[in-house]
Amino acid sequence: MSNTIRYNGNDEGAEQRKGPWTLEEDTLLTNYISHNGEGRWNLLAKSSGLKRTGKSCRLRWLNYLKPDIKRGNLTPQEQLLILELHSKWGNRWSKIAKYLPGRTDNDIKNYWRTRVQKQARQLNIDSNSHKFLEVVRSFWVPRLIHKMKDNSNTNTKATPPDLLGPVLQDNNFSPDCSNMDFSTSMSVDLKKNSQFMESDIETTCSLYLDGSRGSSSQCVSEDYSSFPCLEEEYMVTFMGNSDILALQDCHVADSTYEDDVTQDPMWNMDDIWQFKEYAHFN
DNA sequence: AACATTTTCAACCGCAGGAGT
DNA sequence: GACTCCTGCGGTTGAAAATGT
Repeated sequence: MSNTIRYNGNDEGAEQRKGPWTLEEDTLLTNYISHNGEGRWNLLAKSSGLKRTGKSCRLRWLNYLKPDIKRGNLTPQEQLLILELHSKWGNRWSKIAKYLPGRTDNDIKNYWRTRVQKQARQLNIDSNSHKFLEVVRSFWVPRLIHKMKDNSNTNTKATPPDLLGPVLQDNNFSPDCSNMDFSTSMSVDLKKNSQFMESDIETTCSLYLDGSRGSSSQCVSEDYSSFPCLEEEYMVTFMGNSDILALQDCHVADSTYEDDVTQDPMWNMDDIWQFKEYAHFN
């Protein structure tokens, strides 16, 4: 990515800057938007004095400068949401981003490419395949739920639980998560905080934060079929920003994640070995 | 410490669709 | 309907940072 100034033939012969934005450009753009509002990007580009295209200004604002942009690693909750929504909608990044306040479509796209697809490559599975979805819902989702549980417990307990231990040591383990117990007080809080808006049924996003034994744990609703492992009674439905914010209120301190959980690779080599075994027999 | 390799993520590009003429 | 312009989306790139040897 060079910081050179290159001629852009689309813009009346004016020299257009490309590459990384400078502090001065950021200030100029922020000041302009604070006085004139966002939108009409081509006009903005011309009137603000920036030697950038309207598209470039829009991207810089929406992906970086906008005040409510969240920085730092994605929390386990956000990762769960991405996995769930991607299983429903595929690479509809902007649509997915609407359910993660403060995260941009670029953030989510980058997460998917650098983390999720990397894991798929390591497993030799196509990240868009049914098999990968199966692996995600059988291993990754429970693991994230454990991490959420773990983090909710670290406030009171010093000893972290063995993340995959209960799963891998269970001789009766089956690929769905119906034999795992993920009940947490967090799920109750989330359930309490969640709301359901029927008007937005098409974009319903559900997360399952609690599991229990028995056949009744299979979620029967077609709309919630992506991760059919957890009991409907405890299903948490996130609808719109208020619910996502409610979810975020349930976090333990973010600094805990930053220092600990999200820095870890999602799967270590032992896990990958287990997943490969699983993939082999399915 | 020096170099090589890998990962991250900001920014670019092309395309599609909508609005206006 | 045809054309232009603008906006937004998803795919891709590559410099910088992080990590490994």
